[in-house]
Amino acid sequence: MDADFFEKVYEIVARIPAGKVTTYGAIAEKVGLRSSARMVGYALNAAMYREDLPCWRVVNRLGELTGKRYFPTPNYMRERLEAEGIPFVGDAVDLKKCFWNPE
DNA sequence: CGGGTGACTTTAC
DNA sequence: CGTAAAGCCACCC
Repeated sequence: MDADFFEKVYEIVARIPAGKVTTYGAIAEKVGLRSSARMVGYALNAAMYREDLPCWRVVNRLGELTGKRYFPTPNYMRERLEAEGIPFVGDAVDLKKCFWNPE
């Protein structure tokens, strides 16, 4: 287990099923940084440039697309989520219905 | 080792 | 509703 923190994040994000989303906090907890969800976003930013990771399926604890400003277009993230059937409530996803708990 | 940075979270005003 | 600040910790230089 010499996987870097980043790699752990990639692995989890890659496992998010279509039509579901997860949160920074949940991933942070899963990799052992329970209190540093920041690192998840930090890693995700790099992840986006590395692989075809579905980083748009990762949102903050309220379901808001906080990372949309790092995408080519502000709509990119939302379009991908809606295309997968994820319900939106205002500018956020409905976590009650599509939250995926990392295993 | 230390400083800068950050796609978070919570509390406070 | 908004902004500010602090806590948090890995990565890079």
